[in-house]
Amino acid sequence: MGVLERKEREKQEMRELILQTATCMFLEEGYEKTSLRNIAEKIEYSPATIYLYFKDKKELFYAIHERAFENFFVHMSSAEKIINPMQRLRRMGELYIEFAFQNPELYDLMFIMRAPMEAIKESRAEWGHGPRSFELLRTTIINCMEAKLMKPMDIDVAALSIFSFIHGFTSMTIRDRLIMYPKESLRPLLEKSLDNMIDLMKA
Amino acid sequence: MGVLERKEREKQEMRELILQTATCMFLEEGYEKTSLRNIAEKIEYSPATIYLYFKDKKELFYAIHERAFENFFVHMSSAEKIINPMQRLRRMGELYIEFAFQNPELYDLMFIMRAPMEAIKESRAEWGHGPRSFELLRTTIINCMEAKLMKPMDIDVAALSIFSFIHGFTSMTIRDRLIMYPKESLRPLLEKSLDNMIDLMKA
DNA sequence: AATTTTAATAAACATTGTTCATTTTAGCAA
DNA sequence: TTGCTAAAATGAACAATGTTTATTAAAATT
Repeated sequence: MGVLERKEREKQEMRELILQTATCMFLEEGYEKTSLRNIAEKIEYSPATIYLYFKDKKELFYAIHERAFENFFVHMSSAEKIINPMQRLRRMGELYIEFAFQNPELYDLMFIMRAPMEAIKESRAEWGHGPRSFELLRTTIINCMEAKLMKPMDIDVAALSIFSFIHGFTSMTIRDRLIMYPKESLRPLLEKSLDNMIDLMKA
Repeated sequence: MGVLERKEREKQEMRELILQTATCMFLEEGYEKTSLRNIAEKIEYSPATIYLYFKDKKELFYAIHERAFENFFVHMSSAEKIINPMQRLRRMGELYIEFAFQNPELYDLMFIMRAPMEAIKESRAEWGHGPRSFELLRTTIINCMEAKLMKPMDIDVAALSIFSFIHGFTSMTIRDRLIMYPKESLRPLLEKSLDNMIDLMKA
């Protein structure tokens, strides 16, 4: 019964082709310009074919979102080997900033755009990826407190404060809301502010 | 020469009618559903007529954005009467949170959506409103430092830290990225986190 | 009353996401 | 090889979008 297996594999390969093509176009041209027609044209298939592999455009972009979060999680996990939780926290901030500034479009899709979250809502699925990465931060903060390296405070308050701060800065950079500062100064300013914030939280 | 004046006034009134109608529809139905055709239908004019008063859809929404910022600025300015700069800072945070949670769609347009900033870019104008409100925060922080109520640190770092933090939290709430927390818990959590952050910055 | 200037529109264009009836292709049995 | 079935792919259509342009209606001026 090798036929069914091959068919399944081919189905996956086709899905992958669509996904890769859509991702490329999204990174180069943005969400609006990545129309189903343009994707279909590039892979030399009819637009309707895409609907055999993805329910609609939102689900296609949820798939891209999902994959981006997997890479993000791996990226962030590389800090886990750092034993000192305070140093690990700082490193996680650095990794986060790195990811955001190197992949602004993906970051936008992951943390700002509506489309992928609406796809989740419509499919009644739950969003595992966001909370999973957030747990990395939360755990590190617990470790900091346990080691008495961080002032005692509510864990959710501490985690949300740091996360909100970095995301706020990053998203305003991506969405052009910090134009009162020169573009090149933003990342250094973010790093400096992160250092400052972590310092304030030190025991 | 009363004719020209009347014409000018009528022109303004028409502009205002479009603006008001668009604002209402935007608040009730969101950006996508507020199409130029739907606006035109509601005011009983042809879609093309709107183009006699606004260059395109982006400029129309920039006008809404602009007006929202004016209201926002007035709203925030009500804290200026508080003499103690640290108390004023806390009050400004409260006012900000109030505005964001009472007008999530307008907040989205002001601080998240791309359209209005692209309108500015295309018209080679500059964005006065964001920086103007930011100056309120910046000044208050300077006052805090001068009164030695706040730990000495770089002013831009301090201002951007607080602003980024509140915006990060708010925008993730609006764009459904904090679904690991119950919806009703988010605003209290934000207030608590803001208190905590300001406490950390106290001298 | 005739002319000029302004305002408004109808119709068209180029897109978009999405659906569905139809056709093509592939796999299998006689 | 020939027929049959099931799956895959498509062409054409639908409804909606933002936007432009040539044409018509209205108003103001002479």
